[in-house]
Amino acid sequence: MPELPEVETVREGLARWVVGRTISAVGVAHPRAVRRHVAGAEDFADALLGRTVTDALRRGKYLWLPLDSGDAILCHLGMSGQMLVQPPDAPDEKHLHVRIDFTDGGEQLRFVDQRTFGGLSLSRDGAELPPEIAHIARDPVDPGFDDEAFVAAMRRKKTEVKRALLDQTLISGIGNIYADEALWRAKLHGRRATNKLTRPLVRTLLGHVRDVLAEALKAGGTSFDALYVNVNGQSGYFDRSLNAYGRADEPCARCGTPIVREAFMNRSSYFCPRCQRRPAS
DNA sequence: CGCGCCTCCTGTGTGC
DNA sequence: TGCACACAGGAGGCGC
Repeated sequence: MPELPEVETVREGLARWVVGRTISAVGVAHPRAVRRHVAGAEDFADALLGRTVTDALRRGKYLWLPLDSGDAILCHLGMSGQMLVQPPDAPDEKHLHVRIDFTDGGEQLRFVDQRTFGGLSLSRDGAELPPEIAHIARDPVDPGFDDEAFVAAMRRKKTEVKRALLDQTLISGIGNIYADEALWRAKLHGRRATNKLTRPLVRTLLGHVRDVLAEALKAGGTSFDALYVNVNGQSGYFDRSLNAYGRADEPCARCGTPIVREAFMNRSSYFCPRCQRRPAS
């Protein structure tokens, strides 16, 4: 599922294939894909027409394409969204929702999304940070990320550490997969209370978060099926390097104890019951 | 206001 | 064989 490494891989593809090109046509096939643009699909298309894409930027799991008008195309991939660069004569994908043509007549940009949790919208101020995502915290690979402020904020919270890692207003870019991986590396159970974690423990956890995100980015992200791909339709291969996520009943790479899967927040958590001791309670 | 639960959505896999 | 249901989960919204 697209978390920071996957979205960053897509951003890099957009920077390479889309930046500098001028939009000549916009087709919205599925209005749900632009539902966050309250003025509607037609207004969305009109604002893009004739504009040149000037950059490809990202914060956490959001990415946006600033335009020469000062607007930006804001994008969230949700669970299954894809930004694909495709030749104009390529057959329509089954869940093709938005198609963008360019004046050079070259590859189209296509937004494809099976589960429709993702979408595009138009931000009226995209040069710095779209106001729609001002509540999203900096992500841990952002040079402006403040480690000490994060450590303090984490320890102020009254919640469980995995919930905190998934809280995009505290630290962005982490989803269920990399939360489990970072917790496994830090030997912390996801249900540990944030306000009882020591400062060094939170710093160590943050280090593991950065490590796993960087390693996954190197591998082009994690793909379990064809739902996450880069702009050229290729899967990442970090799934081979996962130690906890999706590995229920397989031996822990550190101690051999079978990895446990349990329900958490209407989804699943995977952890080693020996390396990651569950807190008393 | 902070925290946590619910809901949106569709394809795949499983069990009866 | 076919149907019903669980599961995958990011994030906004709402209730407590």
